[in-house]
Amino acid sequence: MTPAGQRVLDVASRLFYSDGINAVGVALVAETAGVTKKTLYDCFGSKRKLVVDYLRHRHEIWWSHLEQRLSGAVPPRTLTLVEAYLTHPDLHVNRGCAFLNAAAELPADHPGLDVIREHKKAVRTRLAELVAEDAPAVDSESVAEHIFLLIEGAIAHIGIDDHDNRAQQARQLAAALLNSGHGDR
Amino acid sequence: MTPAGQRVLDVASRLFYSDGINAVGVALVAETAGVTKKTLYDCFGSKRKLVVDYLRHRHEIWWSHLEQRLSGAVPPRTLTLVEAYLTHPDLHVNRGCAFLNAAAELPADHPGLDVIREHKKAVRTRLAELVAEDAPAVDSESVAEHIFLLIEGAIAHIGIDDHDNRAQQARQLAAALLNSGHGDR
DNA sequence: TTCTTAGTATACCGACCGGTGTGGTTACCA
DNA sequence: TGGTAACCACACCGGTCGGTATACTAAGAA
Repeated sequence: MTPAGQRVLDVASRLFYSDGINAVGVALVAETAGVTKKTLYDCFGSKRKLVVDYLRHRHEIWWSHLEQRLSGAVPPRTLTLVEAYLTHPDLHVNRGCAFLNAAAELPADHPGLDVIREHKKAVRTRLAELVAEDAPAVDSESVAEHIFLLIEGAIAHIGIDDHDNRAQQARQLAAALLNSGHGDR
Repeated sequence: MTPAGQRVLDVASRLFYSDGINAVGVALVAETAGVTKKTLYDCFGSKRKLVVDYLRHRHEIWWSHLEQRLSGAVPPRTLTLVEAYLTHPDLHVNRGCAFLNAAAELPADHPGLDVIREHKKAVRTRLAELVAEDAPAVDSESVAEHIFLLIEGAIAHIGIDDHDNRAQQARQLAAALLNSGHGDR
């Protein structure tokens, strides 16, 4: 990827997340990135593909951040994932989940929806692995799905509700689930 | 409200929910409702206000449906709310939560955001009342917040994930929480 | 030295955006 | 009978949408 293309992707990531995909035009993205529309279209071809690349880029950034935190974490690493999911250095914050937001405004045939589904599936899978590590005796699959609903509910309300302790609340509930010895089934 | 205005609001509710607010223009709403743009603007004044009325309308429809189901329900009525939240006759379905979706694409200064916050606050309050009814011995406030996260997580994934048993999963988890005798704190 | 790559600047395209204005047609109501 | 409210049809506004075309420049590689 060329330097101009990288700048476009960075700017698009920021603007699409903060203002919404449909509300941000390609002209604004190009201008903010200090690039002509011609260059933007030479690099990405269409806005749809730029959106797909935005979602992929966002996933890769967060995923590498997650694995980095996990590699130096002590058990229960499930809570490390919960923390990484709900707080991130200048990513994933103040406007909730970029993937849920995108899913809310993309048309049904948009290829970005596949990226969103893959992202959520990857999170669920990784979460299930970590729960199996931390609580092997219990029905870890059920607990993982329980925690997944908790963190999705929490992240969906970042930027909507006033009280921002929902992240910590989800973390505490997840911790209690890991220690409860059963899955609340 | 005049018949034409009612038709506009009904059509707008359907289109805004299914295709997204920013993706649906006023011309399409007017045309689908069999109404001229002039009439639409005589009734609502601006698209912003139409959006606000859409959200209010949606809240009122769902709320009256909820109270109707609650009035004829046997304990635990908490589960009645969970069911009403995640399944509704031709409302609230197949595209997740209209309020979360709207929050994802509205600009920060849009008056509709206040309607969204009030809706979610009302749900939380009503849920807390019902949990206090069903499980008075436990820390009902904490359990209510726990269940709230569960149903928000479940509704946020309607229309995204393939497996649609998430609603039933959230219901079962909520039932287990009510019976667990503690709040998993 | 020539050819390619990665850019720049700018103008343009048809279509659609939210919103307004004019004028005419019903129907009901005082 | 006159007025008013609730519509219709239609034309128009400035602005923005995603996307394209033309022409030019600087740098690096063959």
